Amino acid sequence: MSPAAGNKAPQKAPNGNRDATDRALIAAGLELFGEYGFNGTSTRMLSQSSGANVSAIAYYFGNKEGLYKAVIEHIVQRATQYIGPACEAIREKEPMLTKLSARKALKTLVESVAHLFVDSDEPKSWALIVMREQARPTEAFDILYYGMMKTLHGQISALIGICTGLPAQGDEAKIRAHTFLGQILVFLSSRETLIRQLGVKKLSDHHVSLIHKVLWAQVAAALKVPMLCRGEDR
Amino acid sequence: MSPAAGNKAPQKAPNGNRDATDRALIAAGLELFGEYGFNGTSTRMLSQSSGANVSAIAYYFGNKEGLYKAVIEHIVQRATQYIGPACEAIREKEPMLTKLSARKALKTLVESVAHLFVDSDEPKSWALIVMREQARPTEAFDILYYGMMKTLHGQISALIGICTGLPAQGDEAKIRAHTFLGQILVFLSSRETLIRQLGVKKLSDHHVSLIHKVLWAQVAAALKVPMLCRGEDR
DNA sequence: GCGACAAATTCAATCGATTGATTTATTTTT
DNA sequence: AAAAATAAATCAATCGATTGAATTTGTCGC
Repeated sequence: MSPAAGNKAPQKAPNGNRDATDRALIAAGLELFGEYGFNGTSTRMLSQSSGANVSAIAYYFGNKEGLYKAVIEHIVQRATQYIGPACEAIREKEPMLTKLSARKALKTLVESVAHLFVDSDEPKSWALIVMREQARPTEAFDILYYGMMKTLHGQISALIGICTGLPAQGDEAKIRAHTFLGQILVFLSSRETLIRQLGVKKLSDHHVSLIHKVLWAQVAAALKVPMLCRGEDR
Repeated sequence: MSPAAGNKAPQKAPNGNRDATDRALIAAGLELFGEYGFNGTSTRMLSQSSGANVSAIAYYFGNKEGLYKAVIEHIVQRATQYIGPACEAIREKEPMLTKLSARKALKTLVESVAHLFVDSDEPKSWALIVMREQARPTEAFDILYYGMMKTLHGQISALIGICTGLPAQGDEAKIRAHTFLGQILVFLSSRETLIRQLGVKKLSDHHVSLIHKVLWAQVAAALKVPMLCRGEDR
């Protein structure tokens, strides 16, 4: 029986090659799905790039879509490595945050998200995958949403709430959090446009540090905007 | 000879159905490419959805990619209908803009872009297409970039320059313009996340008007941020 | 510690279905 | 009748998935 049949976890894994093969497939999937999209990536490409046989896809992940989901889970796991620490630090001391400390926590969070999406080259392969899921959510979107988006979005809303006096569960705090994320995400999702505008081939260190400065300066300025809603929402 | 052989524009359009067929194909392409992506859309789907025969794709557009480019051109044309007027108004009086009038012009521009990407449902089908081109630019990206992005981005940079004293052609003004666009675009590119956070199925009129308020309030606040760069760039 | 057996894994070969594109024939318009 | 446009049929190529055999690996009686 293939390990993909039972939900997870091989019973006794007599063969040590197990990890090596499915890791190679996930690595290939990350590369190829990111480069060519789901439909643009054939099982044969995945097989060749990973060195594994085509049937290994069905064997380990059920089918191509199963591998795709595994790749998404891997993305969530990697992203968590970047922003997880900042999120947990906030969750721990959230009840006793003051305006000032909340501001500081938000800065840390914004910087770690920016570090992931602006500095690092790693998520460049994620972009197409994540954007596709945003545009046409499949079952895999749940993995992305519950695995990272929801927590991140919620934390930012909470901090905005503390800093501005807005109800953290209200529409305005959520919308503001969305614009904060937008300012950062655009450097991943629309990087090609920025590159062309700047007339360079790649973002230099100088650009990256300037982006960080601009980001925090503008987020900080946005925090000073007084509440706009007329208190109708929760 | 097929009309797609010569680069464009039918010589004398002897058949009245000419326009109807290729328009139907573009409409179908807009729908299907937006829904399933380029690779996910087959020529047979396009044929069935448009009512045209499969061979009409080759006849009018050379091949599937030709139709895809025509769809992108259509997107640019539609977007220009939204934001073109605001852009031209600015270009006309750019030399004599004061800080105050530039601020007002920027507000108009931001609102027309937001009107397109937040209020309207039309660009929802564009999202996947545009995002894909951003992630992996093909030749078609040039159409998007030179047809709308470049002008829009440049105009915003120019207005930021006037409002803040930054050089409009400098890196910081361009980066700031990018974050402004990011705050708006995120409502298209990551709408699914926002929808889930708000706990609704669709953005209500109340949400839309609140988003507009938040957007302008934050952009206005960002304009007050003094220049950050140490004047090294152009 | 050995050899046999079973489970886990890999492999090449092949399935029917679908892909984009082309060809040939027919209809419509001028 | 000539040109333009549509329709139907068909092309080789490739798709995801499956097959059953071959190979590797761990387990267990002895």
